[in-house]
Amino acid sequence: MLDKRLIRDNPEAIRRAIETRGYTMDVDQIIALDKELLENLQAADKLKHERNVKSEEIGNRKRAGKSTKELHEHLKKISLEIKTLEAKDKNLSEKLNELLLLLPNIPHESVPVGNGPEDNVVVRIHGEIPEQFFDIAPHWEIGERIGVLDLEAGRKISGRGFIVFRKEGALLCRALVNLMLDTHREKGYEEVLIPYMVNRDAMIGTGQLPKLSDDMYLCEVDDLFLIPTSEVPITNIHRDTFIALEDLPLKHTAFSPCFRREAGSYGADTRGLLRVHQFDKVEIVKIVHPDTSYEELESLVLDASAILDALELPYRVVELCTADLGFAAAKCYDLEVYAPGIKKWLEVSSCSNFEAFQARRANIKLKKTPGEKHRFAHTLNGSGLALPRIIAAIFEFHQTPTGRVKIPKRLVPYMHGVEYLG
RNA sequence: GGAGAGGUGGCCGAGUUGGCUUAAGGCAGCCGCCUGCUAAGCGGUUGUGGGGGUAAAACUUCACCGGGGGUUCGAAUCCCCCCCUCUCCGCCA
Repeated sequence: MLDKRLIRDNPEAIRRAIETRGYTMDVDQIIALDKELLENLQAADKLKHERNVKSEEIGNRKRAGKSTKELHEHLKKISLEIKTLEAKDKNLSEKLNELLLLLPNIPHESVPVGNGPEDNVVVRIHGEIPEQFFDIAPHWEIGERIGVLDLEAGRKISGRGFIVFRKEGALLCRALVNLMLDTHREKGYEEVLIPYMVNRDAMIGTGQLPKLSDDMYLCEVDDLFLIPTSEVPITNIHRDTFIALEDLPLKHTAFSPCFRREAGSYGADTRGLLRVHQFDKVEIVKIVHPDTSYEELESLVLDASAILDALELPYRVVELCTADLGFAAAKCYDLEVYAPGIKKWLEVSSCSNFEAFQARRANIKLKKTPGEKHRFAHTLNGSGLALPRIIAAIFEFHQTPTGRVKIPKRLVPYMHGVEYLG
């Protein structure tokens, strides 16, 4: 959510920001509503003031034993007027709030302006992509051949987009999660274990609702959503709180499964592990002081990419352009790992700075010292990392000419000594 | 699912015969004094959000005691509905 005052004072900047994101939203309607609401509010405030003053007078007169009759009648009329104005206020506020919740964040000034993924900027590439001497099978082929991946079972049990890992494949998932959590913990992230179902307030807090409700699984009888990312529960730990400056930055890491309906993406990447409805992910979240959030974003990217280094996978850091930016993000870097079998860069992490966008929705404030105004914290998060695509990359990039998969050194202890799959 | 208790400011916690209670008291925070030893004492100060006002303040005003309705000139206090938390019982892991 954006600051209402920013919209009021800077409508042109908001219009431009929305446009560069490729959104169409009626900013004028918001501004008009806001203005009407304000005028209504002022009228109501005036009457309420009168009511307060005169009601007090009634109290005084009563104690003094004087008549209050004509005041009663006058105030009754005023109260009625107030009721009318309040009804109008409620109506307008609801409308305005609905619109405000649908307004995306404003891109940071450093974000490249663009029209789509093609305008994203590759910031840097780590590692080398060697010349291929042999045909590398796509990950689903090798996974099923060596018996660690059972896509057919997943389809049978739940449907397309659900995966069964078997044997060392299942072990690999567990190993990856442990490696990731341990690595982040060493860097000062507090490990947390969070609910996988959350309520509406939590979803609104981090920006998934109301806009993206179709992308999520809803358990209707309880009105609970399956989390699309652990960002939601983690960030919402701090919803409606004041954070002391000396406690900043707050850093959390958590493992969780993530559930995504991904409506509207039919047809794209339907094979293998690339686009699934349920996947495991380790997330890192930071809640920081507004003055340092962009430095914190850079270090968050490093923390996430440390995992890719550990897994000996080549990757690139991509800065998203305005049109490709997520709804709540002000700036975002994607980490993309190279999968030579399908010859694609796979997004395995999105590292975003949301500035105060989520904090304003979730009411996460910093404790102030007397005299100064409250400020909202800045929130950041990134995957560190998402498993299926990482596994796809491992299967393909660490594939040997004999069709086996070499386990990266750092992972071997977590694999109970298993050095090769297959 | 059944029975009971309760939801008040950053935290704890008073206040329910309706009217100087935005809300005592404590803690914490801040400022100052005192004190010479990681502490204590004393005095002052500090809720949140919005509007108006100002260069910024000062100032002024409205709202807020889980949420939503209602009664009333006036509600933290009375009435109705909903939500949540806790305790006990049941059921399940």
